Amino acid sequence: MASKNRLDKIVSLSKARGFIFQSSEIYGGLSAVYDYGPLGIELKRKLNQAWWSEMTQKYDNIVGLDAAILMHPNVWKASGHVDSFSDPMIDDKQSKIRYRADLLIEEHIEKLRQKGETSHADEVQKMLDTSGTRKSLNEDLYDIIMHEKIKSPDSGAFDWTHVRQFNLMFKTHFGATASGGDSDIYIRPETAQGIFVNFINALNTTRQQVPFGIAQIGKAFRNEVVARQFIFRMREFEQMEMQYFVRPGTDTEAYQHWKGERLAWHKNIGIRPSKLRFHDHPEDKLAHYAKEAVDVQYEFPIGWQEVEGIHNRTDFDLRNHQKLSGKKMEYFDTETRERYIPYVVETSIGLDRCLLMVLCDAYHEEEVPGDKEGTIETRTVLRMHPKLAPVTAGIFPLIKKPELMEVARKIQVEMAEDFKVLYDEKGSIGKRYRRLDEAGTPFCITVDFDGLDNQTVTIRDRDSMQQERIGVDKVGEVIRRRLKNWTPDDSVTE
RNA sequence: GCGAGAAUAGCUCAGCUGGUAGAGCACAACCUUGCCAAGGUUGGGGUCGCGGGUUCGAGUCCCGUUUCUCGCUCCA
Repeated sequence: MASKNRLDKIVSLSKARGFIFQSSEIYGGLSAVYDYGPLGIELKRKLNQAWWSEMTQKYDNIVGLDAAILMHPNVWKASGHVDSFSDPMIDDKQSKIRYRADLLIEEHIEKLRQKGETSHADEVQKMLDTSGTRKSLNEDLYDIIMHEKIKSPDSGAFDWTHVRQFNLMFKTHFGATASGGDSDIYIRPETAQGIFVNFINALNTTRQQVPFGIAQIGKAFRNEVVARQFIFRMREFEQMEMQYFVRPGTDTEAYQHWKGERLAWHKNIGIRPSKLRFHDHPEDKLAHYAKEAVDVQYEFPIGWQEVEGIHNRTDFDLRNHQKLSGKKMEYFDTETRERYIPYVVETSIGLDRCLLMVLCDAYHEEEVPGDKEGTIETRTVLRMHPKLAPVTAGIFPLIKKPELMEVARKIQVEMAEDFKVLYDEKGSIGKRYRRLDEAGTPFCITVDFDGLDNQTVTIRDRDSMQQERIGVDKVGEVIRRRLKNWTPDDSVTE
């Protein structure tokens, strides 16, 4: 199957079955914003839960937190987002390639220095340093590029658009008046800062000792210049982040440890190991806060892409918050009798991306024998881990007869206490099976006439399509066992 | 944001050189049906993305706009 085609099919299925819709669809949609439908939200919540219980239950030195989306403006100054998330950009009209305006000027200055034109270079440097003080930042940068006749590095052309600000942070404001100025508030572009500003609070209230972690799940917002590829890159998205605080000097060791733990988690939620890999960030491409960084990548239909980032953030964030707020971010280590600002190892995963990964990994089209002898038809099935499946079990009467319906209803009510189940009596039994295959439902319980006599039902397996006859009183037990023992079939290709 | 293409029923599409909207699948109800998308009958659903223009008349031609797809940056 062509890979492009494959993502299209997953997008279609997502819409057709009620996993994911485009936001505000009736008004023509909103770019790079999506809504989760009835099946999508079940899957999302189960993924969310799988991460949360891993972090806050499996590790007893990680505590949870839910910080507000709106934060004090200084948070984003300290974090570096005001500076590095807001870039003045300029386009070469000839080559259509976009550049950072300030970096173009810096390169120009460097060239002047190499040519020995030191005083000229100093002059331009001064203009650059004072840009924003004459007209606006954008206009001042533009004026320098015009005045110095800086040419495009790729085409050599001198054919620029104006300098425009690409601020990746959304803004809103406090108070009922829609004026700008000092009341401007950013909508958080990452959840991590909510953890850093609560570091001391968590330390003081939980009796945790370094090393310990704080986990949080929440929405973040980025006004992406380019936001495409379905829910892979969205303007409103959900992050699951854990910041692990350690003694400086033990940070690399912790970083290595979390790399292993996180990869194991991806395998644990049923992703085929052959589709997962690490991708180290080269040192010269690290984000402004990171000392070491690695991505957990998944092989999407669009290629290998990042699902989760693991970063050694050093004491960058806590140190900057201490500086700007004047509040101590130090920890007194009773063991080593040292006082220090802890280093931070961060694991940061996009929940929406993770959900897309699950859908992509689960999506299969299989050739199965058709209704009539010798015919072949295609079965679309989502082979996701049963514990993530939006609906755990379908409960069906074989045909629409009162005596079968009554028993099936009874089982449904009983099962609903522990699982998300779906009762369906409409259409042929085969159609009901296939429909739930597309929803990723791992089990179908069917009540038939044979079972009425001896209190049994059949349980059909999504992956093998095999049925087994079990006692009515054993249904819950069998489902629970199968939920636990499931492993992905890594030999299955698309 | 800039450049190129696209937009007709829930989905996939047809609709000729302008003449008042169609198929298959899906959906709902009923009948039939003893295990893998069966059959029959009936039904619901579209101001052709939106706004404007040309024309006696626009799904069809022109302009704008929105959304999507593809390239150019960044990231979870």
